Amino acid sequence: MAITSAERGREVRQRLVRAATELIVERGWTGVSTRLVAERAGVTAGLVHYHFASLRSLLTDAALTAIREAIASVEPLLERARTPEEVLDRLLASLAGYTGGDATSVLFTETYLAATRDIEVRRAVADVLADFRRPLARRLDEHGVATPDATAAVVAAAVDGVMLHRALDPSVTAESVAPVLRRILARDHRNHTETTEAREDRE
Amino acid sequence: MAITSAERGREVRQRLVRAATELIVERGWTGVSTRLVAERAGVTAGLVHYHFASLRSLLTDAALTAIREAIASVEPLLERARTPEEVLDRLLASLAGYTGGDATSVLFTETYLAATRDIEVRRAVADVLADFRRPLARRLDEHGVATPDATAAVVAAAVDGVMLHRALDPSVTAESVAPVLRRILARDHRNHTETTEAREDRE
DNA sequence: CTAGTGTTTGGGCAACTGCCCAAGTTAATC
DNA sequence: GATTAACTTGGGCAGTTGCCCAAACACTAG
Repeated sequence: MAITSAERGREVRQRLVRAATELIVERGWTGVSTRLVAERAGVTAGLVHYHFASLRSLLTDAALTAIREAIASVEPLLERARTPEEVLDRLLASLAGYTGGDATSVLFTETYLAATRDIEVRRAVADVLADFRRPLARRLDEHGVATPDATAAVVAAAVDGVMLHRALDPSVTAESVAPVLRRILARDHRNHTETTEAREDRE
Repeated sequence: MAITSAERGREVRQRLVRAATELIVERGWTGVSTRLVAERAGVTAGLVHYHFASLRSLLTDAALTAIREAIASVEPLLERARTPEEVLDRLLASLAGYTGGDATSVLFTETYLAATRDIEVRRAVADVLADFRRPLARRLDEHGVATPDATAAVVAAAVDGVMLHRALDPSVTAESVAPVLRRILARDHRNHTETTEAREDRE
């Protein structure tokens, strides 16, 4: 009966990951220490190195888990959108909760920066980002948006940039930004390069 | 003759600031220590607290000095641009040297994140950012770009976002991004409602 | 019961942290 | 020369850092 030690161990591991995520946001990637994480998780400091090979691997695990979760929670919303505009609106709407100084925004940025200094993190983040952009680009292409790959890249970058700037200036809201970003999705009706020639989208 | 001690002191102070700037980029804001900065600057550790009240004030001073310099070096270029498109092109061109993983890009992002946790830094960065956006918005307004303030905010945010993403994906180049971001500058000939239908742009 | 497996504890090590300070240097002023 | 002010040194303090490990614990299988 009761819980096995293995189960309790798994739970402790989760608590460590969650605590690490919180602390990355609060103190910054390099400001997190093993003892801090252990205290937040309510366990003794020695346990950190039982469940994780190093502090670095704990932080990497925690950050990427959180990022994948955040993206996974947005993706189904995007799937249900019909037009690229709707995709963007939903993306920005889901961003409305992210004030820039919130946990998710800061975690993303912290992880991007960590990626600058850690090849392993960089590879993992690049993968996640590519997975996010791929379906977005496909959708843009289907609806005749010019240069869909570059546009998807800019949309992703702009959303992250807005997230960043909101921390410094709360007047940068989703409402004020949305109509501007929508212009990015302009169809091109003449030839411009080799892009798919966008009919329209009534459906 | 020779140099006075005051002059040498000023030079040491500068070396400390420069060393701090480099180390923020290399190790992250919270990863910089007094002894590290002193070693990089080629002085003894005790000197840090002679020239600066605290490590925090050294980092703040260093980061904001570097940011103001970076922006100041771009602004004259923008002044000479005639159309908003030209402004954007020049902005992106100057960004070409910033590969995302370069010193300037990382320093900007590190400082944004530090601003998240330090009110003093936040205030200073917000000021610098506002100073950058103000003339940009005015220029956009003069050329009939819709919602100039919001557009300037998005342009600034997007540029920073692109800078961030380039660190993870070098294929996000200024060339691929420029034509997409240009769409943001679409003129609006009617009153603004929803999607701009992009008349044309003969200028 | 014993053995075995997985988890947890608490203490320890050597290195590092921000900050301080008495004593020293140097050049300008009297 | 003596005094002054600015700058510099090197050592020290108390606290923190990542990581390690012997011992204790909990629970299962034989």
